[in-house]
Amino acid sequence: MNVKDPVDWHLLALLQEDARLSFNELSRRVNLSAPAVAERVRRLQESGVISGYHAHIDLEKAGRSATALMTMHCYGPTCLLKEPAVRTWPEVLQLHRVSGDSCCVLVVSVPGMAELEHFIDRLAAYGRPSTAMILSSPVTWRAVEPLT
Amino acid sequence: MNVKDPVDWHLLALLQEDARLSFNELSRRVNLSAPAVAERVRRLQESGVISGYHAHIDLEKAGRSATALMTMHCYGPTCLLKEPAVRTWPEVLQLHRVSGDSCCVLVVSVPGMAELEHFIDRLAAYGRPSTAMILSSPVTWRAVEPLT
DNA sequence: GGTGAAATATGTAATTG
DNA sequence: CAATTACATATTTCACC
Repeated sequence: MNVKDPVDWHLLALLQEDARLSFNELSRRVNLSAPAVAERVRRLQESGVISGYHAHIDLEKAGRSATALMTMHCYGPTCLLKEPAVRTWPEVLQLHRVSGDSCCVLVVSVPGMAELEHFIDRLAAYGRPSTAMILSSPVTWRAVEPLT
Repeated sequence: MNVKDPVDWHLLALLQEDARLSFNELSRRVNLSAPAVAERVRRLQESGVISGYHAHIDLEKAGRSATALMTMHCYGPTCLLKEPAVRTWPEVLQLHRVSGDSCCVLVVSVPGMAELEHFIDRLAAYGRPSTAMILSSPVTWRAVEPLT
């Protein structure tokens, strides 16, 4: 399998919690030598279990005061999912294609309501957007762990 | 402000892209000395602009084959947002309180449909859950950058 | 913000259980 | 064959300009 044993899961937990831990520090916490840890982490990266290491930014403090969940009901021929440029739009923090009534859901973050209004206009070219403001996020992110 | 100048934004871009870059490497890329970079990054952390550094995990490869967007319509007195334990449920990767018709939206990740069914039953104690499967995610995460 | 020296951390190769 | 030890290189962290 991709994640071999409990030590791998322990390393994944530690790196999800703090991606900047040194191999030395990791080695102390899992009771292995640094080279052994480096080798395990290298394998977890190669196999794609670890897809990357990212600093997370506080949206408010970075000047993004309005964040919204936007659900698209697309008109087939102009579907937003057929627009490759979406991936490059800096306002789009997430884009998920979903089953059911709607086409896809976006997490969009902008400085304020004026910019959100402009963004809604931009989406309207692809279909009918429906916006729900995110008021607060009790969980913005959670570490993936083995489920009992 | 929290982010002082273009060099801070450059550092944020680099650390969002790869949180494990050394101060030395960062210093080379922004043309500053390593101690100057370490000091700037320390300030960005202290002020809360950088909220953390996290390894991202591929859900499929970690044994989570079913991920869903669940929208809750809660019955007031038993609202899910009043349940502090939600934050500890390992299936809940995100939880957002939203404006509009519904109460909150969860991103939930489980090994398969059987576990999703059980999770829906768990949520039903708080209100009426509505589930949309995530079929694919063209954007799972995006770096925050200054908007023009 | 830069420099330089001491303390840590990393990468690699040879070696062991 | 994955983990350890040993050692050369690179990075971090001070004190000070």
